[in-house]
Amino acid sequence: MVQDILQAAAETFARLGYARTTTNRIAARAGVSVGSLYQYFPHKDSLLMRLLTGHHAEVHQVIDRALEQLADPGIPLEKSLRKLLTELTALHAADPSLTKALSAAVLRESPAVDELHKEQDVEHLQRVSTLLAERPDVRQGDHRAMAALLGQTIGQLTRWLVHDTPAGIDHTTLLEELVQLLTRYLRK
Amino acid sequence: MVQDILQAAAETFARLGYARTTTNRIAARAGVSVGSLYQYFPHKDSLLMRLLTGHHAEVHQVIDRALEQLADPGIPLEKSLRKLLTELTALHAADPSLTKALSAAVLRESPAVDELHKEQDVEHLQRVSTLLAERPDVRQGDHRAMAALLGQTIGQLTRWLVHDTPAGIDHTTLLEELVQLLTRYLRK
Amino acid sequence: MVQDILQAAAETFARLGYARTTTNRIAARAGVSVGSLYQYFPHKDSLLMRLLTGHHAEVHQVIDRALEQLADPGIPLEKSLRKLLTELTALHAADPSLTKALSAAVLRESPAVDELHKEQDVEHLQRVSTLLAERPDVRQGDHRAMAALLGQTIGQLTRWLVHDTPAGIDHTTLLEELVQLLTRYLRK
Amino acid sequence: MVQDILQAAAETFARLGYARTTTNRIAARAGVSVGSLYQYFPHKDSLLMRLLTGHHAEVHQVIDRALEQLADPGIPLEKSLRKLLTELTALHAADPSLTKALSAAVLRESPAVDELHKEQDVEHLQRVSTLLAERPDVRQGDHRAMAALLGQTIGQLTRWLVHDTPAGIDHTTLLEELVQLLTRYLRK
DNA sequence: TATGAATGAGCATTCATTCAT
DNA sequence: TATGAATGAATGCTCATTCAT
Repeated sequence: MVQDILQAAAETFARLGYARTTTNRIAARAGVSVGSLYQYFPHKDSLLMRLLTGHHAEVHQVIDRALEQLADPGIPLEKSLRKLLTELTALHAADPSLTKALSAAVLRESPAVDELHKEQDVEHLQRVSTLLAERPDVRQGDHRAMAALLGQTIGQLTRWLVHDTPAGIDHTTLLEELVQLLTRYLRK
Repeated sequence: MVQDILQAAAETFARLGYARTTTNRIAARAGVSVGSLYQYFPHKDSLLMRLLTGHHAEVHQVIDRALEQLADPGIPLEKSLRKLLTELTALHAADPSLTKALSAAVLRESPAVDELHKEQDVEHLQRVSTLLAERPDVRQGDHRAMAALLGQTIGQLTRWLVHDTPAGIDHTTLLEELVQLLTRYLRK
Repeated sequence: MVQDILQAAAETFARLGYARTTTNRIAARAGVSVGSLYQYFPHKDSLLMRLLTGHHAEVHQVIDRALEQLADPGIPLEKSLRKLLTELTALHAADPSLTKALSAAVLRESPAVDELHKEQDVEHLQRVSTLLAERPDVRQGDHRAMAALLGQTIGQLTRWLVHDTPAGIDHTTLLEELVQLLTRYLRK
Repeated sequence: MVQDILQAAAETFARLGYARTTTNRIAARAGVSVGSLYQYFPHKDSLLMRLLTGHHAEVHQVIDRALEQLADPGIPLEKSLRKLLTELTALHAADPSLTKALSAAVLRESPAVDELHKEQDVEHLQRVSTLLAERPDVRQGDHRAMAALLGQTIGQLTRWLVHDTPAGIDHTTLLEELVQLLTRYLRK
């Protein structure tokens, strides 16, 4: 039942945005009563947080694997980045309503969700920063800044790629361009 | 008074998001009565639209100037991009609550504002695309895709730069990194 | 200016009803500012009352003339009644929006207007009652009750005749039927 | 609960008129919360419509029975009319606030309720018209006009009889006078 | 454990009325 | 005297949340 509710929540948040989504509507779509929804989720907000937590876990798994690969200087930068981006967009595309629901637009409507990111992001920043410093084919510079920019670019443009691509532009082309953007940015 | 109201609206939207902002609160912060607010703005929505329209005009002015410069092959790509990004971030920084209020997060909560962008963006895409094709120092490729990616990157990362920069990273450094990201992406 | 305002008020009350009519709208239609309206009329209500008072004066003039005629046993009952009804409907038809505005529907929405009628009606009741008793061609009975019923019938059906006549029924015929209704009711 | 709400609505509409009645007040008087009111009635308007529909059904039952009796020439006109009027006033008197709430004054304030009447009335008009034509003791004439006048008189004066009877006049006397009014109008 | 009727604080919006100019 | 911008109390309606069954 928890899964049904979460799925219904994701779909409805994605379609209507957080504010216009009512808990009654979510419950109805999930085929349960509001009462049951509140048995498992204390707030409307908690639905979003649970969705987010789950998604984060998946994303971080993908990223962690990518970071391992990036740590190996034998594997070309471009190849690792392409793999990361491919897996990330695949993840988003797998459950579009979920990722749409978790888009910045929806998230920022809900209070206190913002913080969740920060911690993990700070840790990541450090790891990526060191990693860049250690790769011989990555150019010199303020690696913390580079890591931060890298992270943002990947996060934001990946979402854009899956959800808001302008009409008439090929998806694969765009993905490849994104690979180029990042590779050219990092390499010497 | 209209200006007071708009300023109050921007600040409140920025702080609480569209949904949690009430028209009464805006009026109170502006030091006027709700009635007065409704004398000048027919809907809560219209406040956002007015804010958006004004901001859009400024942004487009900056962009148009940048595009002119980019059309001149005598001026180095890097220099033009740096100027564009500097001006754009300056614009955002000039009235932070305004730009925060107009962040995607806030905008997407309000119906029917989304569309406003689309038209102009399509036109821009075409212009930038041609421009890239004509610059000798820009590499070959699907210029439409490149233009689209370029636009998104500038838009999203500029906002991030001004509003969500992680603690401990120098602003100017980050701006320069962004210049590098774009220049390296475009040039041969 | 007072006349313009009253005319505008009558038209608007007639069209929208009392509740949906705003003082601003009345002022606009009269081509003056709300401020001016409030210079001459202390309340929204007072517009209705002034309209009512004026109309009442006219109605009572007609009725008083009719009562004089009715007091003369030489003039046939039917003739007097026909004259009264003709003049009354003419009065209503002369300024339809005025009488529509003063229809029970509109009046009862406004507080404290109801009372105005009562006094005069009580006086009338007495006069008509005596009059009926003195006419030889009027049948015996509780003349007060008859007078009351007579007054109501005339008042309500006259308004109906002018404003809500069902489609496909001739006006003149209906007026004549009303004459019959009353004549047959009163005469021996 | 629906019944409590309807009763409270009737009483409040009757006392204050439609416009000055608030849904919160109705809910309070019914001893429920506004939310509950809106669970069963989508609009303020729907309360009036539900009240009206129910009342209409009762009235039409009474009228239909009366029309059956009127169709039988063996039963004296006067007797049938007296029965109809007695039952009709009894109906109104049974729940005075209901009928007061449904008086023209209240109804016309609410949009879109007016139309409900019209249809049925047109049908009735036809039935009564034929009926009058077929009764040997009814005088000749434009029977459609007579039926229309008859209907109006009964409707309006019945309401008046129950709700606005002037002080000092006996109810029963007035009812009997009304019977006379109608009988004398119709018969040869 | 599941239900869904009931709750009521809260919101966008209107409009009679005032008052500085 | 005329204006109309400003006021703010009041209204219809929504929706997150509770709790008796």
